[in-house]
Amino acid sequence: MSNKTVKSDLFEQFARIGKALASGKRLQILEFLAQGERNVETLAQLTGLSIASTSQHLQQLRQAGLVSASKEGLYVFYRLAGDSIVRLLAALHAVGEEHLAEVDKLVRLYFDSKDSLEPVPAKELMQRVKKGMVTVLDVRPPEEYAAGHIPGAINMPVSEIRKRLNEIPKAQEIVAYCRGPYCLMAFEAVVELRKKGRNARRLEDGFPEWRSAGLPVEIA
Amino acid sequence: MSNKTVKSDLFEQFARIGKALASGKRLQILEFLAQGERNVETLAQLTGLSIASTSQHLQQLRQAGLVSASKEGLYVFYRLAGDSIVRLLAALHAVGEEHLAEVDKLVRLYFDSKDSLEPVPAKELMQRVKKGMVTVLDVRPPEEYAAGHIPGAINMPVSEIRKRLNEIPKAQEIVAYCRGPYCLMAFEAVVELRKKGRNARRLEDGFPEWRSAGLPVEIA
DNA sequence: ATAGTATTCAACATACTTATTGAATAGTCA
DNA sequence: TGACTATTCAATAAGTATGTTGAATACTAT
Repeated sequence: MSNKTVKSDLFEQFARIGKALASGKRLQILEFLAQGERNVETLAQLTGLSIASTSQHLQQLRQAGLVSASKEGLYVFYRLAGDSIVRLLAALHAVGEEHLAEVDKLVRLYFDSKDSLEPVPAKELMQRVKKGMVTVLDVRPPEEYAAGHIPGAINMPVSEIRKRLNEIPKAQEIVAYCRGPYCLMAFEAVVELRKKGRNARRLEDGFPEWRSAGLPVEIA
Repeated sequence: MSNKTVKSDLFEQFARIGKALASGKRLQILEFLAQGERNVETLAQLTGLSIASTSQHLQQLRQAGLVSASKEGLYVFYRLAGDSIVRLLAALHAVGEEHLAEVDKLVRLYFDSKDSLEPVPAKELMQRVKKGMVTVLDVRPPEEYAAGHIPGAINMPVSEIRKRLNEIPKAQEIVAYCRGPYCLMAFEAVVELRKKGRNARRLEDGFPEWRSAGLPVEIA
């Protein structure tokens, strides 16, 4: 095999991953899987696709090495295949927000009120946590919470907010955070909480940035 | 517009970037652009595509915000639209090498000899640089070299190796590096140099890792 | 075993992608 | 200005992706 052919093949293999990222529905699926593992039916409901269609998308994602699956009881649970996937998605978001004017417009529409675009800076949050003025919500999956989180934060993935709303004090402002400035989960949490009449904002950056800024971390 | 629709649209916008990454040819183009700016004809030759086809791919990449263009003299020069693109490509490579068995096989085929898979660790390079036992080659674009490089390294993008071979001492071993473990340019340089009968290897990691390990950096 | 169910497979229609060729454009340089 | 040329546009043919429906698997749990 000539070098040239091998090289093209190599790029074709990388393109398989690109192809997996080339559909809005699949990106939605990946975003939901970033919040925790899910079975096919749940994903179908969340994305509004038929079950068969969802299954096909999941096959593609699996062939591209982005998700892995395992059967537990009746259900096949899918999850992201590794941390590098999260990094890839973050890089995609970063590029999108930086370069696509459309994305910027949509983000503004989706998270429309002005203050959601004025997120809480880490320093401000730090001060208000000390004074007990704020409830901090960690909306990442439990495993990531367990590996380290902002002191006093309550772990509550977006999917659980509805049922566990009573665990959050009503009087105080809520600040939600997740993996970083390009992680959408904190945005969704804020939207959800506001629907319920709560006063919620999001942390400007996510936990990785908090940690690397040398701010205190609790490990549970 | 309902939130659900806006959200789907948002993912569709991100998917535009995914689509741009969904073709091996476009990834090749991006890889060449990572080495420096190029005009359409050059890219057509490098990828083996027709000029019109190359132009169309470039339009797609431009619409996805991955490349930008400017006219200089007779030619339109294309380049990557920002550093975030390099990070995205690196993330893609990382996922590929981690999860696609195919990629691993191809990498082994392409860089087939055993020692190219045993790259030089940073510490080893450091010691040998001090003793003057090795020629270090920085194969990144000149701008990145100017912003900081390994002390004593010669800047020589892959495309220039052929003409500038005489600048590299024949007796010594050569160690090439670029942006990181998933940057292909150093691999290509090694292949090129070996074709010419030189004794070449690549640095295990790239410059960002060298810098963040606190090793000495020269700024030109 | 057997009934039941989550998931996958198969087949189809529709809609997008890719690469090619040849024509159109726009801008340079003499 | 006017010839020249790099690039883009348009049209086409072949190939690939998507989402639907309904049938086939495979595995659970009584």
